[in-house]
Amino acid sequence: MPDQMLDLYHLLLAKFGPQYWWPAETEFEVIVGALLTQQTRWESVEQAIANLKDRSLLTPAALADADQGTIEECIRCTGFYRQKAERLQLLSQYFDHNGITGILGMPVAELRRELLLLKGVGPETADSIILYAAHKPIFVIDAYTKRICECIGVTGGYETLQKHFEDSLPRDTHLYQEFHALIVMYGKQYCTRKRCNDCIIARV
DNA sequence: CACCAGGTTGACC
DNA sequence: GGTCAACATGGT
Repeated sequence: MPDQMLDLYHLLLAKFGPQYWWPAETEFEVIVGALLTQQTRWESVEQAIANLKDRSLLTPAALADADQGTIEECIRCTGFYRQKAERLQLLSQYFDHNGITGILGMPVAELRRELLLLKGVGPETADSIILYAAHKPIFVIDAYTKRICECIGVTGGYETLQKHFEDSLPRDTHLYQEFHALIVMYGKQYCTRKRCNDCIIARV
């Protein structure tokens, strides 16, 4: 199957339509959302983001100086709220001190290394920030992507799967953004840990 | 009531 | 290198 991944993309696009990810008003909002959405429903993240906006805390400078307890209150609904509050503040201090534009403007490889040094930023969060805040082409691998890859016989760790997608697709930021969004939409509906309903993937 | 969500970390093989 | 509990709230 030469164009297996591209076929899958078109299948999902036909089924769900364009997703226009990531839903956010600013690049920093993308970054905050990427941290908060770890192991959490997006609806909870939206609530937390709204709470932060209500208190005018959704900027690197404001969050960097905010009271830890206040941050915890705002993001409690996203779970793991104590460690997320601490990590959110550390991340905000990093972006505040170094300048968000300058950081996001770094070359991809360097940017990824920098992001991975931050506490609470692993491969998926770093790549989400690069793809949706820095608008640079890197493929995000999440839990749904791993499950779907198993369905079509593609196995391996994070970087292996990432390379598989990137080697199979045109290096296009918009394509990567939409494909990952479509995978999440599909996964939410059809693929949880224990069930894989009406799998349209296996036929690709 | 049990299971799950757009992961990451540190400990331990 | 890989695996695993801990982290914690809210929805189904």
